Amino acid sequence: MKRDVFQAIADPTRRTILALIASQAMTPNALAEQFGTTRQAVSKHIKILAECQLVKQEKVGREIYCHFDPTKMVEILQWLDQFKKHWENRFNQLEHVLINLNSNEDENKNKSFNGFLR
Amino acid sequence: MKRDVFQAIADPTRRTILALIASQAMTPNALAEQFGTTRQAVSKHIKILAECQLVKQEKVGREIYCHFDPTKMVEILQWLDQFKKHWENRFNQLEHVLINLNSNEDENKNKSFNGFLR
DNA sequence: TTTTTATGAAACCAAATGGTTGCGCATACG
DNA sequence: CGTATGCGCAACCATTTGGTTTCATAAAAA
Repeated sequence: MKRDVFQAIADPTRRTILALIASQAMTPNALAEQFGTTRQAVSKHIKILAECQLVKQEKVGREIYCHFDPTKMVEILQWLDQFKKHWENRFNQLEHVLINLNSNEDENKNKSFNGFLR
Repeated sequence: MKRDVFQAIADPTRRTILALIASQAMTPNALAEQFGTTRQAVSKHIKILAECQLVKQEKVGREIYCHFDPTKMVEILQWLDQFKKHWENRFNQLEHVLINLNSNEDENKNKSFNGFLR
């Protein structure tokens, strides 16, 4: 029953849920409509995400709004930090990958991405 | 059998394996000695990590050295990037607190934290 | 050559996982 | 009030997962 944030984001559905509520808080029913599954299935994912503190639940009347909680995401960044030296060592080789990843996106995003790796 | 990098890092043993080989290439036997499990169990983890291209295998004689391959880790950074605005929002709040409460404390710690989130 | 040593692969097993179904409990609405 | 809606929970089920055991192969060592 002990789950961590890495297990929480391992499931593609849960990653999509996080992406959806990161832009706007949503109810379980609204989330279920986004997927081809039932509300109960989504409810179980939300329970896991809430256990891992990636989701806050706010009750409004009989609806429960799921908000994204970014706090625990920092653990992933901290874990990735130990591999930073590899990115630095291979930065010249990786640079083209980063350019490809960000070529269609705005300059701010590209800038932040560089900031990540350096 | 389609696994992605998020499933690959979901297992704590695999994360430890990655951390170990990130500092130095190791053989499966050497890795197995680090854990309280058998070589075959580690071998299956390495197979998964190799499938997800997080590990390169280099055969030297009868030994197989496992090298860390940072390329696919970028996918995680790319995915995390969509939540960046939440960290910035949170950091602005955090920064406010730090400035008010910890203005006389270690500057380096604050600085490294800045580097992380920006 | 014969015998270790290092390893991957296949078969098997218990536990965990993701999903469905049915239920019960609040809250809104008529 | 009674009914409909939104939700969580528990039971159940099929599949996946992590681990062990066994076997086969290749390379070093005797």
